[in-house]
Amino acid sequence: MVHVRFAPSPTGYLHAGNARQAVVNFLFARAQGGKFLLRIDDTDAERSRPEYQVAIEQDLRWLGIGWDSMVRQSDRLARYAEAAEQLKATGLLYPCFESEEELAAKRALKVKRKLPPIYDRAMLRLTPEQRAAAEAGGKRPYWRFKLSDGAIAWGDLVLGRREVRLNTLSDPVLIRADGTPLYTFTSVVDDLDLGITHVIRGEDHVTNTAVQIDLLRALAPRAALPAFAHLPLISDAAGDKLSKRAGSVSLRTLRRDGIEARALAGYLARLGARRDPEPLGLGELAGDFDLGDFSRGAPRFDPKQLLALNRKVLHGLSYAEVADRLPDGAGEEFWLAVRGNLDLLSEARNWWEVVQGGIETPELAEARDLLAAACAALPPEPWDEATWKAWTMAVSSATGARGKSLYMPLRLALTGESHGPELAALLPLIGRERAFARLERAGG
RNA sequence: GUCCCGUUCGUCUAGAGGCCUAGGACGUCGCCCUCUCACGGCGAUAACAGGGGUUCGAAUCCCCUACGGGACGCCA
Repeated sequence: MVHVRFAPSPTGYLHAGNARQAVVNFLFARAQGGKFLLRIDDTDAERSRPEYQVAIEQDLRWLGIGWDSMVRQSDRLARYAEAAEQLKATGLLYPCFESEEELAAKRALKVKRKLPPIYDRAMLRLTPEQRAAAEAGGKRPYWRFKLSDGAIAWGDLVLGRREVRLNTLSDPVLIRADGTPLYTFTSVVDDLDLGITHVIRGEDHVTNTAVQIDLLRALAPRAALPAFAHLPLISDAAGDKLSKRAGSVSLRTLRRDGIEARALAGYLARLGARRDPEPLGLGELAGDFDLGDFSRGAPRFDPKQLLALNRKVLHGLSYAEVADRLPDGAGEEFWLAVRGNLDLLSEARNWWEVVQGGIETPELAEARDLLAAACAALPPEPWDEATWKAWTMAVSSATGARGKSLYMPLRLALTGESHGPELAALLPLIGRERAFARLERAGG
């Protein structure tokens, strides 16, 4: 069975780029009838924060994503230590003693000489005496994995066939000097233990994939390799890397700005893919989800297109779906009257103000006679959708006004706005008392 | 700096040698509907990065250049 995982590190809020990985993994699992695992990559104790983990879980739920199981890497430290011992026993994990400053200097030198800044494996050539000396000096080693010779190739489900020559890479550090394991290592151990069949992640991991395949073979020579799919990273409208401006596209910001979860999920599921965005929920999106639909170029996150989709989602939302997010007292009639005019749900609150609250009534001196006649012609309640037509006909025959010169002053006086939902629907919600007062005030 | 990948309308994309006078979606603009805006309907606008090849024929294949993305961490 298909098992995928989404592995955020709790070092910040989820942003559109992360969320896209989550959405894609989730849809793939759903489409394949598989399982979706949430893995919290919190091995970097310096930067990981419990509150971010909570926030990530909230944001995923908001998006409509649930997980079949969840693991936290900080709970699996013993298992990583065990796997590290296994590698040490085979000699593939070797201790290193350079300081971070030394390593940085070595890298800088290589770059200066126009060489790729690759680790020189100096510590692999350490004699036992030298090693003993280093340890005696109080230095605690960090540990590197000795990469194989040759190249690693795989058929990437998005990028196509990829090949990475291992001699172009540094032997990866798997264990820090403080003994804690690093991502490259924990990820492989977890994928192995948890039976991950498809690793779907960002393009920034392609070289990691070569390393991790090599590592995986060292750890479990007989285990089946997972399939890999790397999605190009999204950039923002200016072409900058999304994570650099995470604040502007964090899910929390988008949600606060009134973007519907369904719109965001739908947009992210189709961004950079051959299918057009549609106002569908994740369940429907999963129906024809295909990793092969994604292009190999990096797409841009376009807020304008997200907003257009948000509008479509809103237009199709039933009252039941939004009732708990509408202002107190706003009923189904109100929702049906205004939803077609909304870009963002937050705007509904403004219309509720217009309908039920106080508005600034403009002065319309030149329409004084019309407004006076309108006041006089206001029928007694109860009002319904037909009231508007009957009333405006009466005003028209009393004053001779027609078309725009009739309707626009009424719209302005009643709502304070020149644009908005149909007045036939709004008028009964405004009610006779408020309508009368507004018309009277606008007429001076 | 080195290595890998990419480049089609403003944006997301279709396109795997003749089906392309380059298709769709969103945006924009116009018309219709209409009290306004929106919705809806109809229509328009707009692109093969540049230069060389290969070929009867190239958006599609090859090379170079430019631009963009990614990688090169005791981050993930």
